[in-house]
Amino acid sequence: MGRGDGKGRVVSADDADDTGTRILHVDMDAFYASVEVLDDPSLAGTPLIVGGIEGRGVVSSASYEARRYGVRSAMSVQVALRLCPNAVVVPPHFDRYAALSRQVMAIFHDITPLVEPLSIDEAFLDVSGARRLWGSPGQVARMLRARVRAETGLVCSVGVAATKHVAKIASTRCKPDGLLIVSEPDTAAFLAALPVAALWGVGPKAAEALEGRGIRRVADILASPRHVLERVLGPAGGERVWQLAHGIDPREVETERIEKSIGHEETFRHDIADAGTLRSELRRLSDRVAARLRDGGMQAGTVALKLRYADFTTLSRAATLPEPTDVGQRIGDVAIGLFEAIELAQPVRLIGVRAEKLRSAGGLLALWDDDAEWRRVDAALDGARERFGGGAVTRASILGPRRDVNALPTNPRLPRHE
DNA sequence: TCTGGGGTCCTGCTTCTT
DNA sequence: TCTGAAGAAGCAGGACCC
Repeated sequence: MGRGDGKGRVVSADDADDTGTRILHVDMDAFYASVEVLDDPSLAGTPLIVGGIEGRGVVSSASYEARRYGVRSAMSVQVALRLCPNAVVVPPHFDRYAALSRQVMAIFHDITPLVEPLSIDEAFLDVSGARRLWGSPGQVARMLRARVRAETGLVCSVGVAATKHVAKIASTRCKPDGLLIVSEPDTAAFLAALPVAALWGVGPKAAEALEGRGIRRVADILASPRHVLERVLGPAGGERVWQLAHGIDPREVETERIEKSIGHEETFRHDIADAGTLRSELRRLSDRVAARLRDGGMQAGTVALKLRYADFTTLSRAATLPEPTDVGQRIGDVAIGLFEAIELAQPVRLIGVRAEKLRSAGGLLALWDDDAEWRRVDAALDGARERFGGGAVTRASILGPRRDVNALPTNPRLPRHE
């Protein structure tokens, strides 16, 4: 498995056993901060914070020099500077990060087509088919780390395991600039020693609830009856945590991702009480959402409003549209209608608009009047029900946001209701 | 101490439909 | 036509992730 390096991280030896592994989780180290150093080498070695430089900004990324002072992502920049007064703060340059992200992802795709980007700076890779070309998963991981460093000047950490969940934990444990391989036979021992908060989906609240029942480590979960977990975390959360603690994670690396919502929100530099100003903001945000919908060839079935008061109380309101739309004026009308129905109790610090229940602009709805198209869809539907079993497969689950019924997904995501 | 912006998923409650 | 039950759908809020 791995051994401690004296700095709190765990890394694998060169001859580490990678039996039974096939998933890599690659995570760029302090990505935004590292890109800033790449572009301005004079920043190397200094405590660096990437984040909003004025007002209510938070830390998007911090160099490891800044982290030594307790600076963490999502912390307000003001607090971060109190912890580390000599830190250099730079505003984020998202276009630059996106460009380097594309470069890194291209390296991944050069190794395997089975790449699932999780965010701008991390991805899962399934390298089971790359063995003949590149070697075992451990060898692929070493080669990948070397290539990323040589071709971009950036450093990444890689977790190698039999499942996505364990690979993800492994990459976290070996940061920065590390490689940790958890072979299938070692997985149970690796998981058992971890704190419950290391499990995916266990955040501060869930961890506190579990610890309140004396469940502090994954080993404690293994010793707990499933109904106890379900009582603490709810049926879905309890089941998920039980499975993850037992090393069960059947999720495959998915190369195609279907967006479920598109939204924009804005926190104001100063809280706003004037309804007219807030309505103008809603118009502006709605136009941005609509533009993104049109770019993606999508329409919104539901419009949701988010509003946060000065004291951080957050409200949400949503309305289903009689007809889906990608028109900013229409989305804005609905958002403002939802806003007007709220009696403002305090000045507002944040307002946002989100388009939900997305569907293809030229897809599902355009087919309504076309019997021939529907017959093709229904033929595909019958086939899919045979392949996946049960009646939960629907026209919508087959079509999704796409029109091409011949391009049936091999593993359609089924909607919760229908 | 002060808490961004982009998302996903889950739960509990209410309303609608059959 | 009315009514109650059950399931589906809609909605609000919260936790979580990067």
